[in-house]
Amino acid sequence: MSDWVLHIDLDQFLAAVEVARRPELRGRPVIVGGTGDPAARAVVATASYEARAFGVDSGMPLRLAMKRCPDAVLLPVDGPVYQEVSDRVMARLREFPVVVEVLGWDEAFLGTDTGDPEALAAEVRQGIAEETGLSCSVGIDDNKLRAKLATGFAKPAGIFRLTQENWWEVMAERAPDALWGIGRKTAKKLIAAGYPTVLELAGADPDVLAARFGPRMGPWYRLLAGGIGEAEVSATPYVARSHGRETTYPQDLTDPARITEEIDVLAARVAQDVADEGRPAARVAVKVRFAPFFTQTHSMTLPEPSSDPAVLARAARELLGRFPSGRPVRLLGVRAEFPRPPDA
DNA sequence: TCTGGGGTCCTAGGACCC
DNA sequence: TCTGGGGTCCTAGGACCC
Repeated sequence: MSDWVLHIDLDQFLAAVEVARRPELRGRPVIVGGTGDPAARAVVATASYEARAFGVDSGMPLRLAMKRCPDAVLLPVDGPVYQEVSDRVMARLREFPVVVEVLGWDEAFLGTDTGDPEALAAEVRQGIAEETGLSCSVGIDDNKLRAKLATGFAKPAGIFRLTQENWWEVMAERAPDALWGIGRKTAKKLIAAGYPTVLELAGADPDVLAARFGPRMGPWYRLLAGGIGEAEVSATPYVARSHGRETTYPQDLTDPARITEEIDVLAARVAQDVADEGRPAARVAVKVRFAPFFTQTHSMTLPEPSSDPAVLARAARELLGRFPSGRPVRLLGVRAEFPRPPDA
């Protein structure tokens, strides 16, 4: 177990990568999302700070974002480029005396035994800047929850320590969705249940929470509110539990033959992902989002795990047949799940 | 707010078995 | 079969995260 956990988060990552390769964009509002078509059914992946000043933020529909900030430069998501930059960042992090746990393109936890975490954080910021020209923020604590939350207070381009010492001072009066793992829906329910703040949630009766929010989630919310979280930073390579592909169509699909065709396309892509994974799939799931925005899924366990594209395609088609027909389809998805590993 | 795509984990109900 | 108690698997849906 490390003495300290550092959480590293690259500032406005996608937008920053785009600005780095097109310096003339510096200082301008930049929005990265979708295919770059402002009219498409897509959302903002990352907005630069200049665009955020107009009220644009991640997850916002592109059309609304462009309405709020008509002068923004809109760029398509270029995954392979971000992955390559991310790989360089993570490789640079591994040169420090730390354990690196990658969380996504633009985030990582570092476990370290340093005596001066702020000094290490500053070195990390400098190392990433030298390697990639990118800015990051760093959160510090002895567990992952508080380190992750600390980064939010460090942004942009800063360092913040959120520990047992200042937890209540910083967090006590905030709404429950200030916590990592509680979103808007749950926060609303918690507030309605009489826990409007982190402080009050921390003092809740775990049995009452379990009865209302489930045997695991309920008590866990209380722990979150107390700032209690996992402290182990692990470099163990990630093993996928599933692979899926889904597409939202520019126009709703109504022709049944076309829908079947698209399911075949998705199933073939998933089959390729399964083949690349080198492990057979145990379950197949199909997702259909009907217009205007109503989602259903059907899934089945295969008679035996399989990597055979024909088996996966047949399962996907069979599952498709379980959905009601005749309604316009906005999205189709196919997912393959790998067998659960036996309990350790 | 006309709302992506890639994932993870939890919950609850029913089937099935002893 | 006016019928219990557990355990496990399957399935659908929901919430959350990046």
